[in-house]
Amino acid sequence: MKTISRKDEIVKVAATLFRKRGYSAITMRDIASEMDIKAASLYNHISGKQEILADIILEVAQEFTTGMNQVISQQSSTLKKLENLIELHIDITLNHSEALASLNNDWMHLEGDNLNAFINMRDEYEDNFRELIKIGIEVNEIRSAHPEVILFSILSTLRTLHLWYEKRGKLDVNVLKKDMVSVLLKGIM
Amino acid sequence: MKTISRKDEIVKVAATLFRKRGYSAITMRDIASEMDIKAASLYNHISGKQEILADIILEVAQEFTTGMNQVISQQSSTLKKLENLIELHIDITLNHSEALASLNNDWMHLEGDNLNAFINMRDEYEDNFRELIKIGIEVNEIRSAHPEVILFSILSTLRTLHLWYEKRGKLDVNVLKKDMVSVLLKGIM
DNA sequence: GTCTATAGGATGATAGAC
DNA sequence: GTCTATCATCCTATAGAC
Repeated sequence: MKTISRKDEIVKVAATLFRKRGYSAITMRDIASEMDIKAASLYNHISGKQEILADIILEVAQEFTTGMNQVISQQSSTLKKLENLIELHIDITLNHSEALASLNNDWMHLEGDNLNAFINMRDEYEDNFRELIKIGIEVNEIRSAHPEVILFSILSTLRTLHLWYEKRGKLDVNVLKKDMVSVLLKGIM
Repeated sequence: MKTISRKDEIVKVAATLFRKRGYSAITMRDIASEMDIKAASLYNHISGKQEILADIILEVAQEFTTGMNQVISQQSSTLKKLENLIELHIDITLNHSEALASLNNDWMHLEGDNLNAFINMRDEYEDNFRELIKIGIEVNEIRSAHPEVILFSILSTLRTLHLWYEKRGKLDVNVLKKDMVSVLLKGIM
C-alpha cells in the first residue's frame, strides 16, 4: 500500500533532471516546470533544494550500507561474498538508476550533516570491500596480487554500471549478473 | 620554450576548481578570486566561461583520439594494443588529472560545435575500442565471452583512474602500468 | 592587464491570497 | 496545494577609465 506523496514525486522528477545536467545546473524552476507547477509551490512539500539532493543520495547510500552489512555477515566464501556484492550493485542500479548519477557526481554538494553522513557511509563501504579482498588473498581464494588495484577496478566498474545500463537499454537481470560476475572475478581467481 | 600565457593560467586554475565542484557550480568570480584578480579581468583573455570548458575538455579528448589512432595502426597483437591503450590512459591521467574530471562529468555543458566535436571523438574512440576487442576474440587472443561487458569493464576502470590516482597519491608510473595491465587483462585471456 | 560600475537577467526562497 | 508578486542576491558579460 505504497502511496506516492507529492514530495516523492518531486524527488523523483529532480533525480531524473540531476542525472542529465547535474545538481548545480538544475533550478527549482526546472523541477517545477517538469511537474507543470510553479517553483514556489514546491516549498509546500520540501524545505529547499538541498533536501531534495539529500533525499536522493542518502536513501541509496543507506541501501548500499545495509546490503554490505548483510553480505559480510554471511557464512560463505570470499568469492561468494564478492559475487553477492556484484549482484547488490546490479539490483540497486536497476531500482535507482537515476539516483546513482547524483550519488557519484553530486555528493559534494551535500551540506552539513548530510555531507558527513554520506562520507562516513561511503568510507565504511570501501573499507569493508577492501578488507574482503585482503581476506580473500590470505585464504588463497584470490590470487595474491595488487589488492588495491583489484579493489579499484571492481568498484569503478560497479559504480558506473548505471551509465552503461542507461545506454545499452534494458538487459535481463540474471544474464547481466552472470556476465558481470564472470568478467570481474575470472581475472583475480 | 613553452611560455605559459595568462589564458593558460586561467584554464589551469579553472580545471582545478571544476574538478572539485563541477562546471555549473563554479563562477567566474571563483576563478578570478583564485587568481587574485576581478572577474571582469578574465574577459581580456578569454571570450567567456564556455571557452574555458571547451579548452579543458577538447585538448584531452584530442590526445585520446591521437593516441588511439597510433595504437590501432600498429603492427602488433590485439593484446599488445590493449596494453598500449591502458598505458595511454595512465599517461594522460598523470599529465592531465584535473581535466579528466571535466571530461567525464561536465562534457554535457559544452555547447554547439564544441559539444558535437566532443561527442564525435568519444563515439569514435569507443567504436575503435570495441572493434579491437571483437577482433581479439575472433583470433582467439581473448576468451570468447561478453565482448560488451569486457569493453565496459575496462573502459569504466580506465576512465575513473584519475579519481584513484588523486586519492592514492603519486605512484610510480611503471609499477602502475604493470599492475593495471595485469589486473585488467589477466581475466579475459 | 586590471580596475570600477553596471546592465540585464536568473536564482533560491518567502508572504499572503485563493 | 497552487498561485502571483516580490525580495535579496548572485550570475555572465560589457563599457570605459587608468
